Amino acid sequence: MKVLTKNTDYAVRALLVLGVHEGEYVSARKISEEQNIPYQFLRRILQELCRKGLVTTKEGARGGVKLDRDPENIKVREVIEIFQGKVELSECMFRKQLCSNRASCVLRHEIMRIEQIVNSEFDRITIGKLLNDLEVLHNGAGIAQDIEKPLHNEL
Amino acid sequence: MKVLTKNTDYAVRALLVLGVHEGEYVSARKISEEQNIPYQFLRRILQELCRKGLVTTKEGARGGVKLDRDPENIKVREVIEIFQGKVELSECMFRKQLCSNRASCVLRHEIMRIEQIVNSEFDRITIGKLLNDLEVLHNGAGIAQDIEKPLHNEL
DNA sequence: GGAACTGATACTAAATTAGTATCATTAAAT
DNA sequence: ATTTAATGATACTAATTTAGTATCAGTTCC
Repeated sequence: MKVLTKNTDYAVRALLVLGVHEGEYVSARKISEEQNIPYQFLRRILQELCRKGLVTTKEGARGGVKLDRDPENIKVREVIEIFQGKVELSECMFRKQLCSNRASCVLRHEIMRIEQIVNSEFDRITIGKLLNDLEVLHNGAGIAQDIEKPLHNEL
Repeated sequence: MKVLTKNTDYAVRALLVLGVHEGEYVSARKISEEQNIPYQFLRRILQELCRKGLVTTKEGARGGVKLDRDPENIKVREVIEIFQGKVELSECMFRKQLCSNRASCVLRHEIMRIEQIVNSEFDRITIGKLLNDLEVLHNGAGIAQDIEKPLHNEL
């Protein structure tokens, strides 16, 4: 059972690249090469992120894609919902009649509980938080910060 | 995003029916009708549950399927894994090279954390627990238990 | 004008999911 | 012994989702 699709995976990774280069326009080509994401596939993902207002784009040479929101404010849950819809462990119980039988009912009750846990966890993970994790990875957790590296130029 | 498939849903519901009639053989036909599960689909599910040792079967007239384990000991997680494989929120990171890039790495770290939460939750839900929930539904939670009903004859 | 971009959209292939169908075998009831 | 009610095994189909490819038009910078 695989829950997160490539769409979501690639989208988050693209957003991380954009977060590292915050304020600059980065081309789909560059992100594609850096992250090994199929170019045309990534293009469509970025267009969708643009329509949803997470990023802005600039056409033409030297154009590209730029973050349009505070990374701290972009929840992974939102990205998942853009590409995969709401996280529902079981089928949407509201489209069908509620509790058509007791067996489904008790099962669904438990499942919805887990669903809420998952959703609140995906709410807690933001692009900003992941960027921070990346920095810790770079610097080594808890290690003195005086190592000079051009931190924000690569993932 | 839908996580639990019909296979799993039907399997759990079938196990609940068997739990209610513990000790007896119940035919696929009966379960199918009671739970509105497509007959042939259910047949295949029950055969799989038999192969995995959760139930035993008896061929011929008056035959059917019977629980072969203590309901308290059948975790929903086990059922999920039979029909959908292990719960993995992202692609199996062990088949591919580990942390091929840092962006996937930090994301996967978080995802695996959530994965563990989900797994432990699905471990906590057993068929026995669900059967208990069913009884509470029947009796009304917290209500005096002196209402006489043939509790174990229907879901 | 040409190179480097995005916008929009159509197309394909593979995998998964849900469901159907068939035939053989077993066992109880009559 | 025959009929009936059940499982065993397995093949097939259809719809949907997922992943990826391809094309052409328009925009901007040099």
